[in-house]
Amino acid sequence: MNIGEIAKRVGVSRSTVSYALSGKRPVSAATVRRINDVIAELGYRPNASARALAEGRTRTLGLVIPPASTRLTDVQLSFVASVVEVAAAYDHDVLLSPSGGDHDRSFDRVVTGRRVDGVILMEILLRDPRVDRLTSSGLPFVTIGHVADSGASRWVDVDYAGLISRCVRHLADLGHEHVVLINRSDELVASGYGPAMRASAGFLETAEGFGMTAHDVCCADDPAAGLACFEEILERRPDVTAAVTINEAALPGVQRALHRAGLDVPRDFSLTGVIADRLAVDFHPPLTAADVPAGQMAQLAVDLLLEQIADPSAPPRHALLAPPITLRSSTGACRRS
Amino acid sequence: MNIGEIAKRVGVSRSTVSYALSGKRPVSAATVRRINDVIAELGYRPNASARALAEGRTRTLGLVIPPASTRLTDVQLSFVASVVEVAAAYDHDVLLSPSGGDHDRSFDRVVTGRRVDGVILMEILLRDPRVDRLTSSGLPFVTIGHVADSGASRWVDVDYAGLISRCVRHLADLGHEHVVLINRSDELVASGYGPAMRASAGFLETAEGFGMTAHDVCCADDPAAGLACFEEILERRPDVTAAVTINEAALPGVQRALHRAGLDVPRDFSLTGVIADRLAVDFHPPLTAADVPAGQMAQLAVDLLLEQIADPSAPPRHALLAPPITLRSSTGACRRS
DNA sequence: TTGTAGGCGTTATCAG
DNA sequence: CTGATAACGCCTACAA
Repeated sequence: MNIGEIAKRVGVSRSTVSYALSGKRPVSAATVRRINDVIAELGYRPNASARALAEGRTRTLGLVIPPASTRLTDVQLSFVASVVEVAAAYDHDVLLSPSGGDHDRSFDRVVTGRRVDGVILMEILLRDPRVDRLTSSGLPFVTIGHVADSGASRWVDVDYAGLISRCVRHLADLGHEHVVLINRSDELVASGYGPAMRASAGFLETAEGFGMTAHDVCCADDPAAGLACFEEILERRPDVTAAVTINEAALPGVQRALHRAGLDVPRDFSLTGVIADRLAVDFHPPLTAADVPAGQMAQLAVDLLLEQIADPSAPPRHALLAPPITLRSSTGACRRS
Repeated sequence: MNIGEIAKRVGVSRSTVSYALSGKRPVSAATVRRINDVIAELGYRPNASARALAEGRTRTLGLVIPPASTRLTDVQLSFVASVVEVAAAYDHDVLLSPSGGDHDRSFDRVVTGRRVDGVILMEILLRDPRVDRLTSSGLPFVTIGHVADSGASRWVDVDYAGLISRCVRHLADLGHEHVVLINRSDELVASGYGPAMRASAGFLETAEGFGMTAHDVCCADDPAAGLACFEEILERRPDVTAAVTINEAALPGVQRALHRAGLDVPRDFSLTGVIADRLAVDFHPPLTAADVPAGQMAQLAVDLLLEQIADPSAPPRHALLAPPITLRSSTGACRRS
């Protein structure tokens, strides 16, 4: 079933059918109706590949996700779902590419096969080879997260440094003097993962500014690691009275460690950080924390990308989001001297 | 940069370049090398749309996911990640379509636009209009989950009825007489969601067979609902000494309710069901439960789909998985008469 | 308001 | 072993 078949049945030329469909030139109302009737009757739908070939665009966006072997976190998955949803609202489809490292068949296909009009990249490292490849490929792209040298690129990110800094200040105001940052995993830090690096920098800098004792510890993305990590902190740094974290997956373990140690939050220990609202409100007690607004970030990312696709010469834009730190019940005055 | 450009530079015809790339007919070693050199030099990659148009296939699979508004559960997201990964291993890409209900632009595009060679559908209802549409479209597809009348279709599913039945039997053996099933949400049950319906049927039937008192309660997919739901059970059905569940998202709330009520597991209360290993081992204490092997299911689904794409006339196959119920520490003898 | 014809980049069928 | 050339299905000047 193709456009020629429709044209033949209606008794017009293929271009008339095409124009009737696209509306790019006037077609008499009568013809349009007959065409629509036949289309409905035969159940015709234009062939996407042919259209893409002729138009030079696919109406498809690429989304590069971490490989499944690296268990996807909750936030990452929210991004995926939201990006797909937002794209759908603009009548665009999303092609997924699970690409971790450097050269990768899937990433290759997406980038060089003209299968997509643009790419969204997530989980950005401070120095990220994928960004370099995309840049030199000329394909429009935006990143969720941003590289260190991000001047000429499009991105949307959460201001981890700033938010963590504000968390530390909050703890300082409450009288805490010994604090710890529960960061993401060793591997992520070693690879230069943006949020981990920036959270760490903001944490250490601000804590130092307030004359606090600050420890920065890595923790794998799962409850068991959270438990182990927190118990080690309690044992080796007994002075610590408050923790800041960006590691959502570790939270259930932290919760258990707190409970095992008989520590009441916030009376004996304060806890805060950058944590998706959904998880923050389910914690016991609810966490004072800044949200990771995945939906909003996805919307912005798609907008920026479509904007660049529509006008590749448009100046690069970006958005550094600083969601409010919502005061809940997990931070309180320091009770120890 | 297209194949003609390469041909011109090398001084051969376009078909020779094409065949050198595909290997579908012999090309002299010397020309192959010259072609490869030029390709490497100019960074040529075939245009996917043109190839799809000429070949009549896209090397792309469609994956229909629930819309983001329905927060995706952990298991669903594992499926997505795994399907993408498996497809990538077969050099196929995955196009996502967030489609909830019936007629839906995105679903439409994927099904009728020849954008994909086949479709994987998840979150199947006992009677599912999407399955009907796909069936009549003639597009190859496989479902993760299966409709009530699934004779002629390809699917892979977990045997919820059988597994839940075995869980109940296990509880009966331990002397429990009053049991409850913590099912998925009201809405899901009302819409005829396969796992919820089959779990319920298997539960009630088996419990009745053992002469047990059985209650089947719905619970939304989040910790808060799990907490509320479980507290209501404790209050209104004080006889109940064991619960079976397929609702993973509610587990943290159940955990808290148990703790609040001062109930020790498994001494005072037993808990089991169909729960992804990852969550089962993190529960306190680790749960006696059957895994949901998302990775394996994804692998099977992709295999079945590619098989059908390769040979549309092949007889329908399916796989009903019954993973073992791993005995951990959450079930024990009933202490109450 | 409509028709004709060329092009998008590949693959594949004929010939040589 | 290699070259022409016709599809694949759609879009869009250019003409009428």
